[in-house]
Amino acid sequence: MLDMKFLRENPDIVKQNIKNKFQDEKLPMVDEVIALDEKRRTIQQEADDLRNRKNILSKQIGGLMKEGKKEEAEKVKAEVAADAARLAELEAQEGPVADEIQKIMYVIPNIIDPSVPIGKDDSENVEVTKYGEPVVPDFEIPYHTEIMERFDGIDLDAAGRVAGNGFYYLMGDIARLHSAVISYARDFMIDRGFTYCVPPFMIRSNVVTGVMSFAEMDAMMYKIEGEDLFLIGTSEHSMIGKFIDQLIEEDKLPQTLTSYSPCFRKEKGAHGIEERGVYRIHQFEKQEMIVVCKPEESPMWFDKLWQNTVDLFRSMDIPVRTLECCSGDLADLKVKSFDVEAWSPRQKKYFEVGSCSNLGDAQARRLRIRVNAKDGKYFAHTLNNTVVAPPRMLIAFLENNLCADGSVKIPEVLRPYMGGTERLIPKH
RNA sequence: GGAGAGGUAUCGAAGUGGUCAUAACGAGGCGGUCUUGAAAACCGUUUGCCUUCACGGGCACAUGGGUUCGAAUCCCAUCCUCUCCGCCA
Repeated sequence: MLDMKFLRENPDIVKQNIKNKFQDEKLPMVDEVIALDEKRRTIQQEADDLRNRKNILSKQIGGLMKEGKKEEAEKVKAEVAADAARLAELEAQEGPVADEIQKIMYVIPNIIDPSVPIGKDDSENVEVTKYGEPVVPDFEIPYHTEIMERFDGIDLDAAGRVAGNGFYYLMGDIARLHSAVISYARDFMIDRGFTYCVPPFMIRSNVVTGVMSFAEMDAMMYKIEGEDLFLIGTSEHSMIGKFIDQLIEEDKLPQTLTSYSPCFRKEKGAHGIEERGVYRIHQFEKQEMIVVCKPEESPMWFDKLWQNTVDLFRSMDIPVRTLECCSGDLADLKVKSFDVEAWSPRQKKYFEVGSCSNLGDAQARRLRIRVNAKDGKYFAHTLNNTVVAPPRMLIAFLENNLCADGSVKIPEVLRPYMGGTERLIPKH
C-alpha cells in the first residue's frame, strides 16, 4: 500500500509504475483516488469546523450551567442543535469515502525497484546467476514419486483416501530425509545469526489482509469455519504479523528470524503435468527466513537472504540459479523478488524451490509496524525468503543424488541428521 | 466452557458526565546544572494521526454503536489480556 501523500504528489510515478507492471486497467484508479482524497479533505475541513464550533459552545454551556444561567444555556444548546444535522450529514459521508479510498489504495501496486526488469509475465523473468554445473547423467532419472516408491517412501493412495488429492504420506527413509533437511536448514540459519522461531500456524483476518493482497488471499488461504482464523500459507504470515501494531526501538533492528511451520495452500488454478506428486500440494513444511529492518538496509538484506538459500542448496551439491521476477510477474506488494531454482536433471531445466522478496514498507504500512528513532518514527521494511521447503527440495535432492545403481547418496552435511547414513538403498 | 478483574502516551499507572487529556504521578528518552569523568541529585523537555503555505483546527482512552449541548467516565454489542475453576496434548 502506498502513502496517500506520495500518490497525491507523484501521480505520474504511480501511473508509470502501473504501466511497467502491465496493469493498465488500474490507471484510472489513480485519478479516481486523488479525486476521492480531495473530496475527503473537503468534507473533513467542513466537519472539523463544525466540530470546533460545537466544542466551543459545549464548553460555554458547561460554564453557564455552573453559574446557574439555565435560560442562556438553553439558547446555546439550540445553536448547537442547528448545526447537528449538517454535521451528521458530513459524518455519514466520511466513513464510506475513507473506505473507498482504502479499497483502491489496497489495489494500487507498490513502486517497484528501478533495477527490476520490465516484462509482462513469468516468461520474461531474467536469469541472474547460475551456481554449480547442471549435470545430466547418462542414465534415466525417473519421476520423483517413482524414486520415492523404490524406497517405500510415499503413499499417495492412502493420502487420497484420507485427505484427497494434494496430500501425501511420506514413509521411512524419505520421511526421515524430509525431517533431516528441515533440521539441517534450521541449524544452517541459526549458524548465520538468525533467531529460530516456531510461530502460530493460524492467524486472524486482520493479519491476513496486512501481509497479502486480496487476490492472493482468495487463492491461497484456508479459513477455519466459525472462527476468525486462517491456516497460514507460509510462516512469513505469522512472522511478519508478530510485529503488528508494534513500535520497535531502532536499536533492536534488524530483526532476523528463521521459522519452521507447516504451510497450507488452496492452490486455486490450473495444474500442469509437472505438478503431480509432491510438487504442488495443499500442505507442506517449510523453513523460512524473515527480516524487519531500516529502509536503507533492505536492498542489502535482500541480497543476503537469497544468497543464504543458494548456499544451503550448494552445500548439498544441488545446482541452482537465481531468477529475477520481471515487473509483470511481481506481486503487487513487492518491490523486488528473486526465485531460487534448483536443477532438475530429469526435466533438464531449473524449477522453483524458493522465493525471496523485498516488500519495502508495504506490509509495515498495512500492519502499522513502526520504528522509534531519535528523530521521529517511520515504517520498517520487511523481507522474506524460503530457506527450504522439503517436498520440492526432495525432488531436487533425489534427482541430483540418484546413482546409476538406484541408490541415493546422502551429502555429508545431512548425515548427522540421518543417523550417519551415507547412502539410501532401494527396497525394490 | 464457567466466574472474576482489566484494556488510557514508549512502558507502568491515576482519572467514574464539563475548566485534572495541553493525560496527574512514576519510569524511560532528549537537553542542561553539578563533576576530572561517571553515577546520584536537581532543572527543563518529550503522544500519535489527519488537515492547513501558515496561524490554527480536528480525531484517537481496546473496537463499533447509543444516550447527552458535552462521554475515558453512563448504556448496548464485539474483541483481546490476566487470575481462578473445568477440560485436555
